[in-house]
Amino acid sequence: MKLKDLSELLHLSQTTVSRALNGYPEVAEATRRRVLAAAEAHGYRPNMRARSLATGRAMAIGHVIPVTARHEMVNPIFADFLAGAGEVYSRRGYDMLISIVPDEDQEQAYRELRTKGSVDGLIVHAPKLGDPRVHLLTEIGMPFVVHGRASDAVEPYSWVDMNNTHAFRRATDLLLDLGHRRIALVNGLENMDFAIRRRAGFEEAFAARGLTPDPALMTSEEMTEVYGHDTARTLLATAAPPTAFLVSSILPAIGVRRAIEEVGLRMGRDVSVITHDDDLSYLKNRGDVPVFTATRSSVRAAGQRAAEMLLDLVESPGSGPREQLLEADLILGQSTGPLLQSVSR
Amino acid sequence: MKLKDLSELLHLSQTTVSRALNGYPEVAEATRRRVLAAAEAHGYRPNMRARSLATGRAMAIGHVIPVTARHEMVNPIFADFLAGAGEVYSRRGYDMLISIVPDEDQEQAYRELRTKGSVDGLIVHAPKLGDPRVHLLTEIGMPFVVHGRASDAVEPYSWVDMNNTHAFRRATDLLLDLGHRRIALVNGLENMDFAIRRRAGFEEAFAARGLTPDPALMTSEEMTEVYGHDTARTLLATAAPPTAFLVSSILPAIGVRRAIEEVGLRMGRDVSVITHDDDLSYLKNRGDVPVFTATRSSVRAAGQRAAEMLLDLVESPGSGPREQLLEADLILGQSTGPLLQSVSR
DNA sequence: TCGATCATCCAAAGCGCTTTGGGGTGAGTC
DNA sequence: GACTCACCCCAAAGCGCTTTGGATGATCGA
Repeated sequence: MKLKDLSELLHLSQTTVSRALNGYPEVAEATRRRVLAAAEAHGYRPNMRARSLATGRAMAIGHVIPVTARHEMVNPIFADFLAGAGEVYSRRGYDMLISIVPDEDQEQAYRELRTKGSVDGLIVHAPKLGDPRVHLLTEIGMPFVVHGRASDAVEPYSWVDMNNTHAFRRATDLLLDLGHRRIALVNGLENMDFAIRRRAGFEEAFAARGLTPDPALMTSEEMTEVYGHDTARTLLATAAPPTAFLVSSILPAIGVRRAIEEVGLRMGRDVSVITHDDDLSYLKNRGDVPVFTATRSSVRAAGQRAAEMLLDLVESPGSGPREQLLEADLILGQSTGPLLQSVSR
Repeated sequence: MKLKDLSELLHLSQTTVSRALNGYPEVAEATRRRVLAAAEAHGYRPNMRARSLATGRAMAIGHVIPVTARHEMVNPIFADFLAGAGEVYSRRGYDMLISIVPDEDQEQAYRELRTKGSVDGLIVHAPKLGDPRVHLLTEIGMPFVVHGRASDAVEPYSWVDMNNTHAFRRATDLLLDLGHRRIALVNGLENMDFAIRRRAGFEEAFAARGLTPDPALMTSEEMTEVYGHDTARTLLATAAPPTAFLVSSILPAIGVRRAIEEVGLRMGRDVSVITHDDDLSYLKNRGDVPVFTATRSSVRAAGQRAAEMLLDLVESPGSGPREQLLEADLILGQSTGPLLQSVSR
């Protein structure tokens, strides 16, 4: 069933049917109702490709996922972000287009999305320090929202981010308050903007007390469970092991816990752990008293906010860059406790 | 830069330029080279919407993600599957379209994808018992591949699945060989096809030895970490606790481990655990001796295979349904050991 | 009563591409 | 020298929709 069929069936022109369907005022109410009823009855759906071609709007938002040897965006955190964004898209009638692209082809991929006309806007994931994408996308005039921030961008741009610095400052303060001084920072890849900010918050808390963190206790890697485990295992075996860990995600935090237990210590008593908790659907850190003390900020909510912002931008172009900073809660769980004198040296 | 511009620039007709670009034979080699060079130089990319409209092919594959109150497909396993499929799509020039749809609107959503013409084919996720989608999609004539199987479908259909029954049969056999009899099955939702098969394998192994598993030890839920933990915690507190757990995914397995350790037991000595391991990028169960003894089958590989199969189907229609059954490896890790007489009763 | 205004509707021109159905041109054939 | 026959190339007709620029009456004010 196409527009032509429907219009012939109704003895109306395609113009009128189209207008009736799309809510234009130039059509009598009675006619509109007739058209709507007929469309419903015959299950008419406009062909999106044709409509897109005519309107110039794709009704789709793109997410391009860079894949490098070291870093793979397709992680559980990303999945939850997508879930949040996807809800918003479908509610507002947009599709979600995902392209998985090798890192080196990225600029190419973005340009193609523009000229191929398959999307109306983009979400930029995992911004790095010196990320060229902000410049690239403003240059080619593609609406976009960054999940996170590209600190050193010169152009203004829209973003949704969590207050990483503040969250990690608070978490570090808590550990320091509990008496810990040898605190390990198990961070994400430090070419990522969020990791840099988290480290900044960490160092800020130390500096505010006239202390400096031990660089040997700061690590930076892709945030897998194995990374958390191996790092903790290594650090705990040193002559001067940390008495607390501040971990960048719940996945490595699980690894850290595993390592702690392997060496016969108890998390929350012998070793304290605070993690950032993205509130992932499948890895909830909840309960009366959550397992982990954590800075919590739902990445799913961030996905929703970013999607809404982007659609607003797409639908009212030139409405200037927007920004949204989400604060994280600091949730007390079972994984933190005061420094044990017997364990400290 | 559009086709018209390019053709005027080259003093050729749009026809010839289009043919040269798309590798049709009716154009002289020299001309083709000229066209290709000019296209490259001016960064010409055909507008996909226009091309789609003309060819009737969307060059996109859809994944519709049902969202219910209980079950959310956007889980880490799904993310890895997407990663695998996405690689294949981009290699073969397809886009990946994701729609997140409330369960009750699903039929609607599938029909729309067809008439809106936004995709050339679909991957069907999480098939349930009595899943109506196989019928629906064959009826509306949309190519599709099921990830898993819809056991009770009447029409033939294409699928990629892991041999769930066999894998769980083998895992159960191992536990039985080690002397365990009180084995808990921490399964996924049992309206899902895969969960039914896994349970079948589990029961089969018991039956082959003239035994029957204790129904009280079989649970079925969405496969989260919390589910694994709570289930294990509950079961371990009963008068006749299990001495081994067979778990359907690494996420609940992590929860089971947490519960075991909370009650002061040691996994692999006091309580054995085997999990199914989808070989998730961010939750690797690797190492010289992996933490978990596991049935391992990469869901990412499954995503690749499903995508390849679907594209083949799309590109050569009527080439009949295809099937692929992937076998899982049984990997020995640290989480299994012989039944301790002191623990058994 | 007559032009002006409004409310409805329509024909046709795109949107940017592919593809059908020829149409020249020069080499090869008898 | 006339006739095929490849070989290249082109004009134009779609693909299914939106949108421009009227056309047609009906209504209205003076």
